[in-house]
Amino acid sequence: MIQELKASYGHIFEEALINEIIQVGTYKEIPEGYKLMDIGEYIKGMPLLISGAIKVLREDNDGDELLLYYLEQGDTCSMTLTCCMGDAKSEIRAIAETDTKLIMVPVQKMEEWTAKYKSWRNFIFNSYHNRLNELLTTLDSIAFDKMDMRLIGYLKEKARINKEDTIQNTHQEIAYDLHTSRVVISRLLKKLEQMGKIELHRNHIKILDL
Amino acid sequence: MIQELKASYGHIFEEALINEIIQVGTYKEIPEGYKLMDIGEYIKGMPLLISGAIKVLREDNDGDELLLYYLEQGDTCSMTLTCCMGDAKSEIRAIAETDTKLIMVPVQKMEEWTAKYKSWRNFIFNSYHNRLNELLTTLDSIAFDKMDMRLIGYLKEKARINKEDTIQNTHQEIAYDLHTSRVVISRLLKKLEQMGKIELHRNHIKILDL
DNA sequence: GCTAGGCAGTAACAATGGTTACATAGTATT
DNA sequence: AATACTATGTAACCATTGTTACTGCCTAGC
Repeated sequence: MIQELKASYGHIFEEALINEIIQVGTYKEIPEGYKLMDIGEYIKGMPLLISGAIKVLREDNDGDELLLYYLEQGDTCSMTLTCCMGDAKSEIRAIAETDTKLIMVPVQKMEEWTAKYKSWRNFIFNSYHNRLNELLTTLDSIAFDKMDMRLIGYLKEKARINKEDTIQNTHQEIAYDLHTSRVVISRLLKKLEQMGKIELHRNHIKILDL
Repeated sequence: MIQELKASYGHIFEEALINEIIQVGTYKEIPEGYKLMDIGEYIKGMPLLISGAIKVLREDNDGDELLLYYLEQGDTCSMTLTCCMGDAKSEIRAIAETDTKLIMVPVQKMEEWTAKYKSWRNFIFNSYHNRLNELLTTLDSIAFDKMDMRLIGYLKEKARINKEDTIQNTHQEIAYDLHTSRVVISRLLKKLEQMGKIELHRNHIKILDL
C-alpha cells in the first residue's frame, strides 16, 4: 500500500499527509463489476484511486441508467467530498469498470486535512474542478450531439479507459450506458462497420479507425 | 454593504470572516442583462450573491446556448472556486437574470480563508455540492425528459426565480435557453394553453396551473 | 448432436423534434 | 394612417430516435 500510495500521490501530497493517510486509510482491491456506491446510500469514506477505473452512473425514474464519467488513477469521488458536512446521500452509482486498487479514507479526516494541508486543499479543489468539467463535457454531448457522435465518443473513451482497442460489451450494455435502446445501437454500429471504422463480433467490438 | 452582507451571510460566516470580507470585498449592483462572465475569460473574483439572480449558460460549437441553472442569494459561482489554483478559464457564461446585488471577493483570499475559517470551508464545500447537484438535475431533464416536460420545468423555475407568475420572454428567448427552435416552443406552449395551464400573450406568458 | 437462451441483424412503423415557409397580428416609427 | 419590424400561429415536411416484431446465429449445458 505504501509504495503504491507514494507512486500515485507522492508527487502531490506532502510527506506528513502521506503518513496520515497510511495510518487511517485502508487499502482495497476491488474486482471488476463491484458496486462501490449506490444512489441513496450514505457515504462512508472517500476513495483515492491507485489503479483501475470506476464508472459513475446516474439513474432515471424508470431505473434506466446513464453513464456520467469514469474515475481513474489520481481521482477521487467528488460526491463524497461533501459528506462531512451533513448526512448527504449519494446522487450517483459507482461501479468498478476494471479491477481497481484504491485507498479508503474515513470522511472525518477530510475537514481536518483541509485546514491542515495545502496539498490536500489543492487536491480537493482540483477534484471538484475536474468533476465539474467532466460533467459539463458529458452534458454537452447529451445536449448537443446526436446519437452517432455520442456512440463514437463512448467507444473511444471506453477503449482509452480499458487500454484496449476492443470493447468487451454487448450492444445492450452500450445502450444502457447511453440511455437508449439496443436496436438503435445495433443500427449505428452497423453503419460504423460499413464505414470501415470498427469490426463487429459477438460480445466485442474491434476499433479500427474512429 | 455591511448590513446587506450580514443579512445574507451573517448566520453562516463567523464575525472575523465577515470583517475580512468587508475589508477586501467590493459591493456591486448589476443591472438585468449584464454579462458577468463569458466562456474563455479568466476569472477575477468570486461573487457572493446578496439579492437577485444570475443565469448560468453553456454554449455549443455553433454558438447556441443552453441554460444550466440560476444562482441566487447565498450562492457563489463554483466555477470561480478553482481559479486560485492556476489560470483556469471559465467554462460557462453568466448573465444577470434580474437586477442583482453582490460582493466581489478577490480570488487570492479564497485559499487563505479556506485554511483559516471553518465556516468558509463549509460554505465552499456546500457551494460545490449544490452546484454539482443542480448540474445533475439539469442533466437529468435533458437526458431523460421530453421537451414538453423540460418546458414546464423551465416555466416553473423561471417564475420562482423572478417571483412572478408571468414569464416576460418571447418564444424565441425560451427556445435559446432550452436549446431548441422557436417553432417547437410555440407548438408546445399552444398545447399548454389549450390544456388551460397557461395564457399566451405577446412578450409574456401567464402561468395558471402548471 | 440437440436444445435453450442470449446476442445481433433488420424491417416496418410511430413519435418526437427540427426546418422551412408563409400568414397574421400586434407595436413602434414616421 | 402608412410602413416596417417583431412576435406568434400553423402547416407541411424531414430526420432522428424509439418501439415492436421477427429472424438467424452462436454457444453453453445437456
